[in-house]
Amino acid sequence: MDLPLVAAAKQSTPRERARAQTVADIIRLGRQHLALHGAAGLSLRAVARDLGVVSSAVYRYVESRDELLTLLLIDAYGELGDDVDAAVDALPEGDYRGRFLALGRAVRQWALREPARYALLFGSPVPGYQAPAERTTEPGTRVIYRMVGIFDAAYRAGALAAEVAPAVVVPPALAANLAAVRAELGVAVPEPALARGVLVWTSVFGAVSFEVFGQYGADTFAARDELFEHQLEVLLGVVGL
Amino acid sequence: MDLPLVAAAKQSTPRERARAQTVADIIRLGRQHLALHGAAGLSLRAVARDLGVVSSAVYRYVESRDELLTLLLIDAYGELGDDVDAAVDALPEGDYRGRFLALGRAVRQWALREPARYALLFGSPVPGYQAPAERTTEPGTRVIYRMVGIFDAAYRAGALAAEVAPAVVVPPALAANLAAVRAELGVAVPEPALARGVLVWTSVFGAVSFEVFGQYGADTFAARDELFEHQLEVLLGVVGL
DNA sequence: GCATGTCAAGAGCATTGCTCGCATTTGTTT
DNA sequence: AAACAAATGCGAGCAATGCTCTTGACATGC
Repeated sequence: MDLPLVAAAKQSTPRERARAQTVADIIRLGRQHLALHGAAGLSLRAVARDLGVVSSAVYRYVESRDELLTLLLIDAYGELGDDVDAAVDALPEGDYRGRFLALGRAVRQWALREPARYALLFGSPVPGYQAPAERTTEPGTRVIYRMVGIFDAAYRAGALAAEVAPAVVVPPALAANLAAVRAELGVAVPEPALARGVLVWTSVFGAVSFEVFGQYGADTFAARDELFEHQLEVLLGVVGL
Repeated sequence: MDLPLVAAAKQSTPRERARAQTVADIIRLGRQHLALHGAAGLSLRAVARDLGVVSSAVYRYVESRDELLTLLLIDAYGELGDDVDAAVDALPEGDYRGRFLALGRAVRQWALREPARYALLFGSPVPGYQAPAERTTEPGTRVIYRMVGIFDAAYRAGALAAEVAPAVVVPPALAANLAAVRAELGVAVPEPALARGVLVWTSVFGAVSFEVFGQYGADTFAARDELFEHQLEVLLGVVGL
């Protein structure tokens, strides 16, 4: 039990370094198998084969198949978060629209490049697997936090429309939830805009999921880039940016 | 090969009736297992056990595990389509907003009631499984066709706003795709509104997927009914209804 | 140099999808 | 009613899977 795993980089004895390297190799191979066969087809035995080791040996490094899934989950959230951060940071802080577009494009690009990993993060839950919240919540909230940050900065700068027509009332129970979010994240955006932000959030991922999961059909939408760009533009209007 | 399957209801000899009944039982049991263990955990052997029959016997009725998945896919699309149709038809033809809301609610209700089947339809593709388009396209397009029908009826009645602020240009390549859709479905809705309709479509399912797949986190949004209602209201504004 | 702890190996258990040969049931036809 | 042929069920078997446990080899650090 209590495997050091990837966290063992400090004060590295040769053993720990070798171990960390092996775990990293396992994650890398797991990523490949994930891409080829999906989360359900992820096989520790196959990873062991590729690692050139007998199947039982990998259990020295990874507690179980679920543990490997968790590692891959964190790994994928991290890479997506890094991509999004890089794309957003490439634009000036005051370019709120540009930053939102960059965020959306970065999510889509990563999803199209890594469909299996995207499916692991945002697709159907893997049956029988429950991600350990204490390890996945932080990396899993990076993108939405980043998006809310853009909206918040725009609001504070007066760049976010106060009212978007048609006005839609926010029911009290929802307003209470949103107030809690506001307090937790320390953002200034008022509830109505925050509520619209939630819709924008779900819509961006809805659009990406439809494309990645093949819901559009084979040849209905050939102009997928343009479709997504258009969707982002409309969503900008929805939130009042 | 060439199993008659469920199609054998006409001119029923006793054999064919018994066979159809057995296939129906297999689908019913498959549905239960799907709900309990997910698509990846769907096991023909387990179905055989529940059917009180040896594992190899089910192959007399269902070609393979993938074939059973296809049957369950069609079954689920059918039920969702029926639910949506019933909900929409319960409102007068001219109540376009009400019909759209009813459609959205029906999708969400069905998804929450049948999360595993919803995941099969709209979640990550099952790895190694490709749905046979010639059997699943028709049932799989019922909901979106119904939604487009509502928009089209509203447009023809002059109830759909011609322009929704802020105006977003539809790039030519996308416009061409949309024109093809218009022609194929025989709808009158102009391209800009149709494009917004696509976003609304993806957004509805994006919102439902987030909720069903647990992307919202455990306790951030307690007022989920209100959240979804709000999202539908905003989406009505997006499409100009 | 030796005790300690780490590691890989291999056998084993229960599970899966699927195939095949053989027996039995069942509906129809003579 | 008897005979036939098709449909059906059975059970063994193959190649996988995840995971456990025991055994023996090895390296580390005192």
